[in-house]
Amino acid sequence: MGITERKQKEKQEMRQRILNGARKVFLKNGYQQTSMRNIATEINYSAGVIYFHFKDKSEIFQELHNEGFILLLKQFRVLDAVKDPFERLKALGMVLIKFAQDHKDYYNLMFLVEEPLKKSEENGFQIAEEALKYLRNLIIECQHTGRFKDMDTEYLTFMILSAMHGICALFCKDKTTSFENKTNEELMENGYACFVALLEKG
Amino acid sequence: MGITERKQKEKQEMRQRILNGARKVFLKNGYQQTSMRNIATEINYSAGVIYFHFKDKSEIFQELHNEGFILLLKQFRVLDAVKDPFERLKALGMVLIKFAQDHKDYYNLMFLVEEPLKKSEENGFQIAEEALKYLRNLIIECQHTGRFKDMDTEYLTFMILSAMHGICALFCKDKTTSFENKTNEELMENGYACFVALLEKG
DNA sequence: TTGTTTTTTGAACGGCGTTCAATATTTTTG
DNA sequence: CAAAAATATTGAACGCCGTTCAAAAAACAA
Repeated sequence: MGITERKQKEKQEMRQRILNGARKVFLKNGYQQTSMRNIATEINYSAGVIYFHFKDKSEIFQELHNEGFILLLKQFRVLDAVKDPFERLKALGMVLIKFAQDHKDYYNLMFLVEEPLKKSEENGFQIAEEALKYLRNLIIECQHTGRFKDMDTEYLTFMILSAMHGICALFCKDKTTSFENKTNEELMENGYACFVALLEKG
Repeated sequence: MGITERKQKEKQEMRQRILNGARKVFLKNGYQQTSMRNIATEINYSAGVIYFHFKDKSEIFQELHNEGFILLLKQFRVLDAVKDPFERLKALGMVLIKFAQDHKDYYNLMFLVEEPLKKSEENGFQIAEEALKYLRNLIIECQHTGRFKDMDTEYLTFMILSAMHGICALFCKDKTTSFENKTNEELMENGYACFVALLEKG
């Protein structure tokens, strides 16, 4: 039955159309300043129709949150080319920082919006989980080569994530203005280099 | 002229009354979910009157942001009792973490709300600046004792702040659920201990 | 008391997320 | 083909929001 098949494809296309509009407006104006009416206007539909394709604004958020993690994971996997795990770990931090710089609003959506993101919404949550798993496995690999030998993996992972995230979070919420004779890029990259230097001694 | 004096005091009292209501609702429901009408209801006034005493919602935010930093700074200054600067630095991280745990919503207000907080609003901004200065001076002191000798103070400060902030930010936005066989306290405190261990080797 | 100033109210404006009856469109059936 | 059923879209409405402002109330000055 090719008809229901096409029907589903069309529905999927509409979903995508809404998502495209939403992404555009979300990433330009941020999550809170984007209204359903804005999104609808962007794609030349009435606001109501969105609710035929999505439960609510938060479901759209979930999808974009999801997209963001897929994008991030893709950039992580580029690192598979780097053979030495510690080098890979160091590079991962830079990838995250670059990601925050290039996709500030994705980063906000993914890490800095207080949003239900119920674990029941298994889908998006598991992808986020996968990104974390990538980091954790990397750290375990490092430990197998003798680095951070005596440290608890879980706490170490949390700490390293925190350090990287802290850099990005300060940047994404514009809390870097007090270091003003440096550009954000200098601050983030050299600040991170500083952290890496610590890791190297550890 | 005692009359205008009392008048000013009364006006100040009303301002405080609004601030008290706002603090209560803000810290219970968070910044975004608090409406001017909520605040007004809390103190049994009409919503409009708030605009006689404050320019807008953001000005109330600024005041509370301010309060938060004063509270944090007070807790920082307790550390003056600790003589060794590196010990003081280590303790400062714990103070910040405890602050985030005990005053999660203040922490959100202070560090995780995307809000103008124009530098033109000198008042609140300078107090935030002062907290940062406290950290920076502490690090400089550490460097005088020979620690972190060869590192750039500015980047080092940013890095240390980022690491501490990252821990708190993940906690305050409920992004710790993926480390779930640990409590938030365990995670934050042992994660931080992990970071301190690194600092000690550096 | 009367007039003036300060404070408070409550209605209103435009915008928000969301719902839903009515409508338009597409698909299925006879 | 036409009619019926299913699907997709609209636009008005609801009850919120931050904010403004004319009018009312309260406090003060004369």
